[in-house]
Amino acid sequence: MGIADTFKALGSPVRREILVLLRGGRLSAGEIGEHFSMTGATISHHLSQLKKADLVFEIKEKNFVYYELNATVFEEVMLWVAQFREGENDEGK
Amino acid sequence: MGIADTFKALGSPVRREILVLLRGGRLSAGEIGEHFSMTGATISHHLSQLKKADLVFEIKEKNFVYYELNATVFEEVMLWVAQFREGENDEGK
DNA sequence: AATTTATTTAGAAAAACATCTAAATAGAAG
DNA sequence: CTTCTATTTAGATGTTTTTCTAAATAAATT
Repeated sequence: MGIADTFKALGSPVRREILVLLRGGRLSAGEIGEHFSMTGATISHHLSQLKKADLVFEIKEKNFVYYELNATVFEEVMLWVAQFREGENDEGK
Repeated sequence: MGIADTFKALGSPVRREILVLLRGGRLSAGEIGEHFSMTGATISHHLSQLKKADLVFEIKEKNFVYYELNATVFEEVMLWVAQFREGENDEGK
């Protein structure tokens, strides 16, 4: 949790690509892994960081674990970034 | 350059704090360093990563080097993040 | 020209991270 | 209740990152 974990999670190209995959809807850990040439263990590790950052949540179903985007945290990131846009100042923070 | 460098740069709490400091206007490397308990060499290294990511630019003046926010790249980050917001889909990308 | 002030570069050490293999867990199916 | 499938956890290893100290550069001042 916290913007620090969020930005740390977003710092990895692999994790950003996982998020892009999830734009198309929920995927199981295995399905996500198919898109990368890494072991399932490594993917699992990346997923746990995305989860810790609240960028995704998981739903356990049968013996699968499905991952889904958590849209709400992206709003937080947007707000953080917005403070640096041209014409922004202290007001409204 | 590129979104990868940008997110990598934003992944560090120190570098994010530097950006926040620069919201108040340009600062020299030394002035930035005063806000942290790190050597000037370390700060210089962080500044060079922010520069590489185009999040800041530098202006050399006298024997000082001033750093300033580069607002344009934050727009790029906003766009990247926006694709994950609720109600976003492929259209418009 | 020598010295001081501001910053960067180089190189080294320590900490954090990514990735792997192997073992553990958990549920499904035989 | 054993075996198979999906995923995670643990521990090891290599790579990247952070940070430091010391040396280098560069402009300003004496």
